[in-house]
Amino acid sequence: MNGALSLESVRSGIAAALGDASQRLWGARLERVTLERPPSLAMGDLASPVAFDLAKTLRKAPRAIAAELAAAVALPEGVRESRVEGGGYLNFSLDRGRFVEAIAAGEPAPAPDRPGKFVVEHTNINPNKAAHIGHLRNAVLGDVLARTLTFLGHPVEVQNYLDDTGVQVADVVAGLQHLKGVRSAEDVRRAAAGGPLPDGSSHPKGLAYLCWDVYADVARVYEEDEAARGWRAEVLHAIEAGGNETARIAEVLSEAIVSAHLATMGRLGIPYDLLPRESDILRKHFWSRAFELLKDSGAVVHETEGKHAGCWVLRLSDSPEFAGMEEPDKILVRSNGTVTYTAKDIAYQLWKFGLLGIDFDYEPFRPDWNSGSVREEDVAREVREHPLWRTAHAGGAADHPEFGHATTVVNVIDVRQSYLQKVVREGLRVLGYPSEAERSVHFSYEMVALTPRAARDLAERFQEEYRLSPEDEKKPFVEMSGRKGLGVKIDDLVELLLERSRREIASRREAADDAAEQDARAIAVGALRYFLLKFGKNKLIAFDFEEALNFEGDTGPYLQYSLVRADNIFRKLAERGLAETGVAGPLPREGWDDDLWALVLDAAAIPEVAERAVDSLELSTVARHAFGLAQSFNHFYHRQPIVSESDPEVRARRVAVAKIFRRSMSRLLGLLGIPEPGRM
RNA sequence: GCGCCCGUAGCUCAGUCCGGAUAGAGCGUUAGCCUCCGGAGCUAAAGGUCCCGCGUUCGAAUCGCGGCGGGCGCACCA
Repeated sequence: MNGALSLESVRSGIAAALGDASQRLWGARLERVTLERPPSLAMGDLASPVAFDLAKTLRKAPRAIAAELAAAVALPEGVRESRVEGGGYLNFSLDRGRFVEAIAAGEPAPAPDRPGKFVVEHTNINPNKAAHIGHLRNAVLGDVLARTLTFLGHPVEVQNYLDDTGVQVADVVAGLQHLKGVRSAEDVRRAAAGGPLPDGSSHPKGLAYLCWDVYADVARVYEEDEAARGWRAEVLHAIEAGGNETARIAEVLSEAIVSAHLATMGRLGIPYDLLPRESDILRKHFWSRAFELLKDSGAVVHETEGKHAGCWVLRLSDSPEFAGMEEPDKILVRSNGTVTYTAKDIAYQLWKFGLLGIDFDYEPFRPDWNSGSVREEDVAREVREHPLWRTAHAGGAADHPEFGHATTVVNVIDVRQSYLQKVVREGLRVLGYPSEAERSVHFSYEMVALTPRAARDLAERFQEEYRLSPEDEKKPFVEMSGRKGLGVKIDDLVELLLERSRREIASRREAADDAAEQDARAIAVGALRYFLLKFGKNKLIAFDFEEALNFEGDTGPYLQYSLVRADNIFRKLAERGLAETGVAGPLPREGWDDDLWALVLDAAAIPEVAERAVDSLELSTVARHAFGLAQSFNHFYHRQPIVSESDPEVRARRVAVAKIFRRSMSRLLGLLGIPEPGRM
């Protein structure tokens, strides 16, 4: 019934055939047929431990059961033989020739389209200072998820939510006004364009870097000067009231820093479809609408006594997920009438599903790519050309695409926000949207922290001054903190990687031309993205410069190098007039040894790897698979020369495999967002 | 106190969802490999109480219970 030969079709074919055989022999139904990869190719391509399961009910030795099954099973198309291995494994070997032919004919297709639009929200950096590598882990995970979902045939919309009216922006505005002599929005605009602030201060890497320091300064002043602590509330009130210079300063500031963030992410190949702004959620009164819905549902009540007197709270005590909590109710509206972040998040989540009944206005947005330390030509072209929209304060474009209306919403946020994400889910449930609550996914991952050594390196490498407290020094790692000004800024790390990759390239080619510079960028980006993807999501990354700057072994450049090597072969073949090798005639049916076959199997597994990665939200498996494929290729490369091979049939097999590898690695790098250098 | 995550080679990590074959990589160490598709590579060696204990099982790094060590949550902050 399956047309094309693929790993998927073979797997389901074997499962069905085993079920059949077991039914016929013993009348035994098989609950679940798992097929694993045997430890070595010599043992076969797929292994079933089904005989072990049957051993108990049939009261026979596993090996005997496996032998009977092997004799009885009808081999599906593409499977050459079955045999007993080990203590009772039933192993299957595929018809290598037929398989290579099928894979060579076209890319293994992912499973047929699963319907349903995904909204993936990621990045969400407060627009008040430069971004650090913790922010980047978030963005890269979100980006790779979006790429993989797209590969699997899902419509995907990527949103980057901007909290342009929050306390973090307010703190920097206060700092600019009180510590840096800023009087007008024009002062900020000049600084954003590269000029100094009124007090004469500036930063060679732009306003976002300058504000990194301002933010840390403000935090320090708050600690030392009690009077200063009122600044934040004043600024927040001014922003909320609008129509004053402070509000304009906040707007100019956040917009400039958003541009810097987008340029930084753009350099790493990360695009967005929509930038929803907190200020527009306020303007459109999303919360009022959500509040009505919540009050109508009865899940939100006004407390008149107790310690929450005067607040509107979401009752969670009845929900099993929150059982056992000391204080399971969540305040949504404070006794002073202001709204908590969680409340706004519920409203926003409702909008993402199209359940709120009101919508934003939208306008196209073109960031200033040259803000900060990134130049427009550093930004990946796909990102520059990607249509980008933001919510509009007023009016907006009439012909905007439809945003929101998701079937599934994935919020990429680190593990520390798990509790809040659970509350948001619960909010949807009590409103009568259990299926939307079910499809509100929190993509949780661990944070990026610094080893004490990395923290000390920071001081040396960037002449930044801060010292770790004695207790921090004793810890295995230190959390990054904007408030303390402690963190590895993304653009700084990219610069270090660029220096390193330029040095490597300079040592192995003659000219430092445009192509060399482009390749250096590709390598720097590849190294960084891979570094953030290779760890499991629940693993805390204790950042270390030496490890992050490594280009050898389990790294992005290793993958890129394998690809470039394949290209070198094809170039050499073309030079020798052998480019058409293997294209004309049919491929040989026999002679596909293990070196060749390992690569073909890895290539064929890509769709299932992608699917598993998305289902489990464990994207490191894609990175890992790419690494394994590169290893297989390098092994093959050293043992099986192509250009110098004189036997045409042998050469044809090798070329066919190299081509399959080239296409597969390219696909995997595409999923990981790792660029392909021309030369290395 | 309650909840979640982590603990596997000197170091950084896969493998744990769904129990199965000699527990795998990378880095580092040691010893090899460029008249041959560029060595950011390859080959090999050394290196393991899979945190501890009990249990379930024909079989446990993997499942259950109890500990130990580390991290993060449990706001009228975001």
